Amino acid sequence: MKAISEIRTLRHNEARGARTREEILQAAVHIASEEGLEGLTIGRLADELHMSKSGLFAHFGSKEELQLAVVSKARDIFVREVVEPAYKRDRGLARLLAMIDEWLAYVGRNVFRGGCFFMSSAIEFDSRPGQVRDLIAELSRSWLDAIEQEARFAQALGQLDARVDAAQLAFELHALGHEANWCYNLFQDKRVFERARTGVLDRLRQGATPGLLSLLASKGARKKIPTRKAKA
Amino acid sequence: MKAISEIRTLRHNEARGARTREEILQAAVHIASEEGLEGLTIGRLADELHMSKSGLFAHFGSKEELQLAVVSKARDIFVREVVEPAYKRDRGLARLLAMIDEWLAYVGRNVFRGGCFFMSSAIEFDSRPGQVRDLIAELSRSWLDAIEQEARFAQALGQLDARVDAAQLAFELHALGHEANWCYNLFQDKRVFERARTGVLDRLRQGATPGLLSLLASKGARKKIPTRKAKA
DNA sequence: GTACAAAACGAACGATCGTGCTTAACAAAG
DNA sequence: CTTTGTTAAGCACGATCGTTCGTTTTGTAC
Repeated sequence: MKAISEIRTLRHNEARGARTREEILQAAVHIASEEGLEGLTIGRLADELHMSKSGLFAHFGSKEELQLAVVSKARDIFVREVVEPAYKRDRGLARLLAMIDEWLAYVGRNVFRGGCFFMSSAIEFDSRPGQVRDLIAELSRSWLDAIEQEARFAQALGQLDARVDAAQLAFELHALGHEANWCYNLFQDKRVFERARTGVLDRLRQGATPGLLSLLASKGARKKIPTRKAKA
Repeated sequence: MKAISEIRTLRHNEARGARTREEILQAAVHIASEEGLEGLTIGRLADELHMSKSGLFAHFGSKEELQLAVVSKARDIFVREVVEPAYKRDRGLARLLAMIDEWLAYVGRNVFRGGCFFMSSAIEFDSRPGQVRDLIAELSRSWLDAIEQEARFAQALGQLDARVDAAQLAFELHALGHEANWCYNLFQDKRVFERARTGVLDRLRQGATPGLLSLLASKGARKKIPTRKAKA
């Protein structure tokens, strides 16, 4: 079953370690999204996985390394659940809208038990200097930048008025996503996703060039630029 | 100096207790805004105030009671720093704008070391059932409601188009405030306040009735509806 | 000055934190 | 089979967590 190259590169049973490491991170990411990265405790994590503290600890060497690994794992999940689906769409306005739509959908289907991982952990670590904070800030920044870049691309394609401030637009779209996440998790009210989407379409409609306005028709937007449905 | 009624109601030295309780909460609120309400530790708090753990603990009886007291204290600060200044303005559009402006100013002058107390603590406790969560949710809701009510009042005054969805507007204004707080604390970039304010004026301008548009002129808004300046 | 209640303290509890160090179980290579 | 290197467990450490208890200090009222 194994490729020859795999046999050569895998020595002894280091594959087993990689597998349990993945299992640990899988559980850790969900605990961290509920209890926070600092509230994520090695003992609690070990219990949940029926492992010993020391055995689990050995995979990371320190709590900070564990936290960094958890943040990286969360990024992978975010990429898989939000970025990749959105990046299947054509560049420009369609992809820009899909990015926010997929983001909202990912919040709504509770990919992380405690809401969008990066919003929570950013707030938890924003006044806690260190590598963890730096990594979170970098990833958050790159998501915000990606939104802005896609807006610029839409401008280059002539789908969005060139006079629109792309950074300002990205800020506002990002704000709507964040607010939806915040309200949803605090009030358990799914209607906030409609609110956020209304705001998003409003912002885009404001800046869209005349020819593209039809893509953003208030009722039809979901049909004409269909969004990927969450798997139940 | 003391009123007679005060002498009768104060027995022994329970006034001293109230004073130290205030000092405790004053320090606690700032620690909590940085480290979180769960990261706020009784031992750490006692050290900071040069008190014994047990002496401090006796004021509250449990950590949860301490947390509830801290949240109440934070509400008092929020009311003093944001609500009261805004409520000095005339009702309607002026007060609505002032509410957001004062909110942004309070974030910008770091009233709490770790950013807006309620945004952080809401995220920390949103998946942690209990009285603390309930109190935070109630207070957060009432701020959001206050924004919405003021928008409705502006509509009743004819300052805001009656066709505007007040709840939607409140959601979007609230989103801009939250986003500014989030970005400012994560990236330490003061420009986000300009961004947020631009968005706010945009939203209001969209819904303002023709006669009121002059109040929201892009450059002059600060002059015509002056905002309270932060004390350096 | 004496009485007395509130406030603050010091020491200790069991639990849990992150982290080492020393083994046992295990899988692949010879 | 034995050898060898990796993975996980066992046990213990010092520190700190929230909490309890009995004692001492403090301030006011008589």
